[in-house]
Amino acid sequence: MVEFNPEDHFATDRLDKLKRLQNEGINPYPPSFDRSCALAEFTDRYDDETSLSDEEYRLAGRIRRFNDLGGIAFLGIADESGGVQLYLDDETEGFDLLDSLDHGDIIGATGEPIRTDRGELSLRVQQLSVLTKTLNHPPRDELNEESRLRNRPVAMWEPDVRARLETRFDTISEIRSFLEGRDFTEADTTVLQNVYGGANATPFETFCEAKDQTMYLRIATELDLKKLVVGGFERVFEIGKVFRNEDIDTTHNPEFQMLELYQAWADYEDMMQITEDLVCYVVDSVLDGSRTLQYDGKEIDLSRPWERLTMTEAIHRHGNINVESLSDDELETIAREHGAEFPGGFSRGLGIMELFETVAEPELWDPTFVVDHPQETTPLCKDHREKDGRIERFELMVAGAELANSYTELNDPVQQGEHFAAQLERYEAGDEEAHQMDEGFLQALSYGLPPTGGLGIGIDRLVMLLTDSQSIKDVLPFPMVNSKE
RNA sequence: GGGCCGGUAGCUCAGUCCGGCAGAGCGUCUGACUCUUAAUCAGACGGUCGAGGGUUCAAAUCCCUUCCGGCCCGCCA
Repeated sequence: MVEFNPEDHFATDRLDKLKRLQNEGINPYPPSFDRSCALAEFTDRYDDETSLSDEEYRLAGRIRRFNDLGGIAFLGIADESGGVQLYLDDETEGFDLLDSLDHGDIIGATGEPIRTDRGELSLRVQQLSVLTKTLNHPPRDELNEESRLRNRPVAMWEPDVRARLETRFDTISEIRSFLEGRDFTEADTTVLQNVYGGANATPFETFCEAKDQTMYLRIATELDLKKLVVGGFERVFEIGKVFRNEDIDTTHNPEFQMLELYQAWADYEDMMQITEDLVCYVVDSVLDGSRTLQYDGKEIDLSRPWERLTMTEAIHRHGNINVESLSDDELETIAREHGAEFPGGFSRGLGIMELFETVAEPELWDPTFVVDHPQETTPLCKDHREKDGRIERFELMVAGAELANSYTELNDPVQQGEHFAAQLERYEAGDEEAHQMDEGFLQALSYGLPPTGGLGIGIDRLVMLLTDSQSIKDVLPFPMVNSKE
């Protein structure tokens, strides 16, 4: 028999008040309350009126201010829309309830609009009722960092926490409306997978009892979405969580929100266009038409068109290194001097990528398309139509970080198989993040993926830019925290 | 993975360097109060000092181990 002891979980002074209510035959958690309108609707209607109606209102909200003067009392209640002051006196039915109410409790009040002697619009309460008795004290002061992360429902009462989450939810909604306006179909694909792919990352493992087999949480939505394109859905996107079993820090959460879209009959040039259009659309919608962002004390200029640099140009500009003139050995030496490691073995292309990430990436502040990566940087992208050893890939860099990643999708099944084999070799050589061999995906490609452009955007990163947040935790409703005993 | 900072009342935090009765503000509780703006006045209560071990006559304070959070570096997106 497991006993539940309320005293171990809740504030004793509030439990006493809860009991007092129950002893008086009052249900502290009634099933419903038929309010006549949101609080803002009440204030909007009467704020500028000199004469008030005698219309009856039923208002509800959380107690945020509690001034009990003895014979009369003023309560400030709030809901999502705003706040209203309640005026109570000895004519109020339920006036005695005040003895059992606290800050944070949710109450309902029936009455009519009045102005107090100080001129403040209020509801003169004829009847007061408890809607939800709360059992812990709401914080009086701003929460500290740890409480803000652990006690999310209460943290959301703080305006800045609330504002960032609103921007997050708006952003996701605006992305949808943008893509639906361009005839994209929203898809949802598998989260639990036998084979993980679409990115180079360490997966979360789980176990499927029914199949008696290890499964993985997806690290990307890419492969399933391309299968949908093979299946005839020519413009698809998915906004969904992906999972990577890597470190937690200011820019990484193990589960994060990713947009991926695929468009048949398009290439990476088209994807650059759609990326600019989409990001600017979201910024316009969420930030009311602003063309600049303030981030980390500096300004980000979103003026179009955004600059394009090849990866080697970026290295030359910001590191003053001409990689084309270096031998493989010289390149490896310089890359290692910059801290690069090559767990599955060095190759020229990986050396260039590593050098880019250390010398150029942090310097790219205003939106910049870095294009034409070395082939070794991903197995899923088509070879460049002109440049030997390069692929038709771009990454959008903003504020020194990657915001988007895009390819002209590789649709040659034989070449795809060769790339997977090369990845398998790297895996066996010690690169734990190398891509897996995916027979199902190869089979899909064998039935013909039309020429297709694909794009991935990290939504959390985008929201960080929009809200001037330096930590991903600030833009997550429920950032990952370790459990306490 | 490495370094630095932090964890003390319901909340926000002093106190730790230099060991000596466990502190403040707000909240809570009791009382007063018929126009307040978490009001005002009087009084009271409130603690496993993150956890465990050690040193000491004596530990929030010093030492060791460990958990949790934050920041920086490394790695990844």
